[in-house]
Amino acid sequence: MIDLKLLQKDFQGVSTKLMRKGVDALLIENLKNKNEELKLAKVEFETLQAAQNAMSKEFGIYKKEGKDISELKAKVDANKVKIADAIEIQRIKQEELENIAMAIPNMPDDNVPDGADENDNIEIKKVLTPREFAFTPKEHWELAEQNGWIDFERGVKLATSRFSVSFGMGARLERALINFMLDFNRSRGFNEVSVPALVNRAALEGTGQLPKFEDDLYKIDGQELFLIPTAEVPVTNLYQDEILEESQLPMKMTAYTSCFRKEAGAAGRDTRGMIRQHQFHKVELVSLTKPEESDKVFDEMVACASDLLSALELPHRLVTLCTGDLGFGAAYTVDLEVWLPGQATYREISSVSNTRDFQARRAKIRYKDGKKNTMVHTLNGSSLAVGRTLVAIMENFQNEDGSIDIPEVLKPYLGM
RNA sequence: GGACAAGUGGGUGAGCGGCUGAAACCACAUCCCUGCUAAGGAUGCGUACGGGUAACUGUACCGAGGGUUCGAACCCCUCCUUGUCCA
Repeated sequence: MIDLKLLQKDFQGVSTKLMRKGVDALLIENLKNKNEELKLAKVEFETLQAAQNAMSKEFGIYKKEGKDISELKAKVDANKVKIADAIEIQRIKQEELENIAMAIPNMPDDNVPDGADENDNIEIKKVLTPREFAFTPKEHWELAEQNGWIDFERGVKLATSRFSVSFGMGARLERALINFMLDFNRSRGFNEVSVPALVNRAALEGTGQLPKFEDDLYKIDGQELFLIPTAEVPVTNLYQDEILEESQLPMKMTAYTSCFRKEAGAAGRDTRGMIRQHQFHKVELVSLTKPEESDKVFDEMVACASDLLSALELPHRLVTLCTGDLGFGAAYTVDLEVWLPGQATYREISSVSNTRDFQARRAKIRYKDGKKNTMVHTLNGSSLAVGRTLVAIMENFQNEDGSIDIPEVLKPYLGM
């Protein structure tokens, strides 16, 4: 959630930033007004309540001294009616404010480039040069089927479209990748955690998936539980509503989970292969930091993901997302895109974001900054999406006869 | 699945429906005392939101949500969690 105090203090500055992300100026104006109205409603209620409390106290004294209480009781009863009204007004204002505030995205950092969509993202650098093929490289689904690694039809049979099944070396490679990534992240100081794949509404509100993006989540019928779309949700919310000690920061964590997404807005995109699946494996990085440390930790996370790709000998590039492509909660995002020779293009394989205190404010994650409590900064990034990594390995390590070599670093994980 | 019990501040743990935002102890912080290895004393020590330059002050919070009452940590209801016993 955006900082309402900051909005009051620097309305111009905040709205300028939000408008860069396409938020309607009227909505921001509305939010400011609602916030002021809520404050007035609160003062009204608190004044009445203070009078009520004072009278109640008197009541006790009257009774003890045996005085007549009928007059006082009449006053108190009359005040009670007013309080009930004031509470109702306050409740409505609060609800209206939240409805607006929770749906407003984070402010982009000043150095985020303006732009409409991914075409306006700016490349930072390329890492490793794509190899030259003496033949026409195949796309991954062809290779996957030819080698018997992935079965797309049976996934559909078991569930529905956008599900697949891995067999043999395909399945083993997935497992090897997961272990390799977790070990690699641990060597970079990320503590491994294992978390639930189902979370409640509060967790999803904390990280910003709710209330706005419910359509993209799988919900358990009859319960307020959702399948996680990314480990970012459970891991970030681990410390929801807590006040951390300064010595605990920065807290760097890594987790492997399955992720589940309805891909509601992606009809027709990437329908072939395993680029866009309803269920996929991902190893995630999440950090909680002091505000002044978050940029440094951000760089560490980007480096961690990039070095992982380099260790797997996968050519990739880093791009800065423009305002139009930036996610709901992110203030700054760097995507890592891996080279896919079959499509002759770079495709997203990891995304590292700094949400500043946007999620922390929603999830109430604070730390003791000397005497006072300060919101932490939360950061998240895919270590790498496992399925897409497998795709990248297939396409980059393919031979003319369709066989696929194994990256050196994975061999120990496969008993080779 | 059934029966019972409990959920209070960083921890342990009191708490008659009003004088309890909450005793006491521990931990912690600052100060004082002491020169000898560890102890004594003083004070302070929750969170959120609001008002005030500030000292300070208002409201809410004793698992969560409702209810009774002028007034609830304390009474009633529902739920959640934990523990013990039974199956």
